[in-house]
Amino acid sequence: MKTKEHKIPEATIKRLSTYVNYLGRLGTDSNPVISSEILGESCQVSPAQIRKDLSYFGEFGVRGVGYDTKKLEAEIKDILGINHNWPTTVVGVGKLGQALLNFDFFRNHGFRIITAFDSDPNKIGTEAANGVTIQSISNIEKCVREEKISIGIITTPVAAAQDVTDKLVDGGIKGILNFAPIKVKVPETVTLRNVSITSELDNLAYLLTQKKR
Amino acid sequence: MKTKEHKIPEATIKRLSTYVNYLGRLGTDSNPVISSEILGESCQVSPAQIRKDLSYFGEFGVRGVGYDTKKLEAEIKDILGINHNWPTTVVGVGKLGQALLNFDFFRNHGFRIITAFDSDPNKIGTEAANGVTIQSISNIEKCVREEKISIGIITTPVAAAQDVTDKLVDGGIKGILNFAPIKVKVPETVTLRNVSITSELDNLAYLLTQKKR
DNA sequence: GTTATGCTGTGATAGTTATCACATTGTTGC
DNA sequence: GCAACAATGTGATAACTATCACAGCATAAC
Repeated sequence: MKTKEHKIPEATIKRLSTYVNYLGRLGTDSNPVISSEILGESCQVSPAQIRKDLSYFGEFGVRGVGYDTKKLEAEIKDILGINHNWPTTVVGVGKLGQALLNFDFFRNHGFRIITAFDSDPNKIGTEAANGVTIQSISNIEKCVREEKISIGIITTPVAAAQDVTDKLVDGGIKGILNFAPIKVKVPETVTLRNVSITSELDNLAYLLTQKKR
Repeated sequence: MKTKEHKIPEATIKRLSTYVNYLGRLGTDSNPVISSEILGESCQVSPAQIRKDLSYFGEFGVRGVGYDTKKLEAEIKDILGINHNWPTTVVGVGKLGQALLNFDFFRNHGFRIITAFDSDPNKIGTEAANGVTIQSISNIEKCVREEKISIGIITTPVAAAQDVTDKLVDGGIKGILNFAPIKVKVPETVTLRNVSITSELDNLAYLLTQKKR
């Protein structure tokens, strides 16, 4: 992979994620090769867009032929870095936290959940769905440091989100995926992504309202 | 609200959602008025961006003063259409589905969940967390039509997503929020939004990988 | 070997979105 | 009533992103 020095649009990264997802399913033995046109149909992206997205990172296809399905999948995984194995923790073991603890694809996307935290005394000490023991929020900093946890996933209520973030940061966390509908603050050294389900809801509401007029 | 005939950027809608979220919390009695600068600090958006976003829909502030906090909140809610009360269903009552059934903010964002569907015989007939009875997937079309359900939220596995989508569409659904990591196909008359948690994971993985280099 | 074919890779172009700078206008104090 | 002030609203500009059209290159056919 030869990464070029251009700045990559975030939309490109999002689409690469889609491509790799479909490549995993399309890449049967009967489809060893795939063209940007066919992949584009599945992903609902124009062929030119796919080629442009890939061109930021190098040349992966064969002109006149197309892309080796399995090889392209591996290349994109390499670009995205989902072949890593980051020690991960989930903070907030409500329904959403439990859902995430159960998601198989965490493992397939480079994350290994090794601990979970909650503030509810009834939950602390019990085992979460995938065999991980739930610990007290007050242990976060110590545990993150000792277990060298890289990624924190926040699924607490809004009120706790910033406090929990600070504890993760103090422990030396590298990245945070925040599901609480608040923009938590982190130092520049920490990578942060906010996932806002409420904003998706609002967006849908907006689109529907528009259509009615 | 005077809607102008420009096309509104999707990013603007996403930010409006953030604004309304913060306005609800910032708008105490001691803060009856707020400036774009102060709101921008909380939302981590530039003041100019906020004013531009609002200008697509009209004039809501007072020059030299700022915005009436409560009034602006109401105006944005009106723009987004989150003051409606759409009958909503959740299809797929796994952990994620349960998490969504429990989310308070559904109600606060214009959605009223009145039914839930699942294919698991052990779940059918039982009551989901918020008092909604879980029905069989095979009832979707009939139920959507009879109960005049407007919104479908899909939290099934990938394999079932398109089938369930078709059933919702046949029943006359108006909008779909899809959490399955596949781009389901719907006719143009149906409004669709895909929420891809996997793509958020991939994006975080990418950012972390970049930082390491 | 030569030509025809087909799909990639990419520079140029068009379109979209964010930023900037300032004109505008309501408010306050005298 | 007038001047000074403060924060909005917006046209102009810059930055970014997607689309297009075709050159480039590997393959296949003859």
